[in-house]
Amino acid sequence: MSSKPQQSRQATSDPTGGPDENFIVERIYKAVMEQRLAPKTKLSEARLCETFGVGRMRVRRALLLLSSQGIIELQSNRGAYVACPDKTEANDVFAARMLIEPPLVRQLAQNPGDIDLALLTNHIALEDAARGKKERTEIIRLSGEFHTTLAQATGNKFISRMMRELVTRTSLIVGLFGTSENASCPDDEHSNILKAIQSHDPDLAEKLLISHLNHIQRGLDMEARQEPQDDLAAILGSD
Amino acid sequence: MSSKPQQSRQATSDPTGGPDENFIVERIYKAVMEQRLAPKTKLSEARLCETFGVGRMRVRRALLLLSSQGIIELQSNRGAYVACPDKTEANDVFAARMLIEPPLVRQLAQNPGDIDLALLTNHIALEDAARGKKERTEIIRLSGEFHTTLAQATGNKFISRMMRELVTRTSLIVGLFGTSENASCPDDEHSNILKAIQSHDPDLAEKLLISHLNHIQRGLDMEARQEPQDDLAAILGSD
DNA sequence: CAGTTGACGATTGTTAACAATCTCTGTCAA
DNA sequence: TTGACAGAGATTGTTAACAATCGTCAACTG
Repeated sequence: MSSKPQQSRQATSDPTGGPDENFIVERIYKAVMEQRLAPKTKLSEARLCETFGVGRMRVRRALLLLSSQGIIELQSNRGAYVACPDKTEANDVFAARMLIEPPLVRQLAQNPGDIDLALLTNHIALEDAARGKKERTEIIRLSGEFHTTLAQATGNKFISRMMRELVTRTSLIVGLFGTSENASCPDDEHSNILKAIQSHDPDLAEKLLISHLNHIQRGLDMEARQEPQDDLAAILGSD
Repeated sequence: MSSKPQQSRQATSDPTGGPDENFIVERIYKAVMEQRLAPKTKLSEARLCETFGVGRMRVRRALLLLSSQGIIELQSNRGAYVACPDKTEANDVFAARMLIEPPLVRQLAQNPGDIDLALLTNHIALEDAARGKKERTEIIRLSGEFHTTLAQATGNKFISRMMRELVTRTSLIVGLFGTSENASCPDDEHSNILKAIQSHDPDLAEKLLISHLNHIQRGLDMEARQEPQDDLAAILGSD
């Protein structure tokens, strides 16, 4: 430890020098999910290099991956900016979720044998704990990730990846258009959906989920706008 | 023309030097969709550089993007290989498609006003034309892309992207496990699905699509395997 | 004073050389 | 004959310097 005086970072794979690109991607993903990174925020290469202590190559690879996931937008010769969904994209995201999630929860409630219920019960426990401790950013992130966990419970990695992308995008949308306190989902709706799944009641689960998604969408004000941030080190450096 | 003697390549953006990474991605995507690039085929950087006439940087960016789409797999210090789905992944892909596509065609049949029917009718015409001319690779690609076009008809870019990824993966799977002649979908099933959509008959459209997907999946032999290729220039160089 | 033009600084894109790793081949010994 | 080992060659990963582009700001002109 004493040989590395001022390096508190811990990477996923740190044989030669610093964290790898997946670590950077995860950090930025997490910051977006917790709505600490606002849309339009500029992610300059130099800034990220010193924040993560890596060369430009790693940063550029991470940015390319993030842009392929739609989390950031790469503008030629201008840099990388956190994606800023417009009204149309917001509608598309919710339309896509309305298409996928109802059959998804139906399937979860119908095939109790094939799915990983522990993943879901554990997640609900985490949500409750975060709410108890009033950890705002944690609550926001877990609230979105519940839906990703629904997908993960199927054990199907393609469904998981699709949901993750849609949920991330939703987080940006809620950050942009969300009205004050509805940044996170209402307290018990997730838990009720899980209960319906556990009761093998596809109709109820689907109905609860649809009204839950409608609830989120209704809480948006398509006129509101947030301002971009600038203190990247503080945002991305924290755990 | 005469100033460029031996350069027949035409790039999407060729101001400084050669095609950009999206062009390379599209070429490889197309080759995979036409089953000219078999799973496990090695895509070496040097080979791609001379094939497309670009520097390593462009190629590496293209490979990273392709790997993020699951089309290829990057092995550390070993290179890039065309993805080789196993039995589990094959099942996941079909499960995901069974989850998404039925509600998708339902929606297409229900909301005739919001969707782009011309896209679909045009695609069916292309399929027929290719079949008439017996252009095997074209038939295979269009046969897969019909399902992508279904998604595009919604005008929702998230749904389109998800379907594109699933269809590409399906192409690899069919190439690996497909039994001889069922590489492409049966001639008229696509056209029948389109007719059901045009008739605003969600139930029929869904039923036809489900049996169509089952048809494809039943045509797979999970034991068969194909061999990797080696003549990249010939495969990727052609139009 | 308004608008335009030019140069400077900052940031991104590209290239080429270097380092690290892996594969293949040939040799040697059991 | 088979196995392990070592070295050469080839391929990928990384770095740093260079080139190109963009935004800003000051000076200039009408």
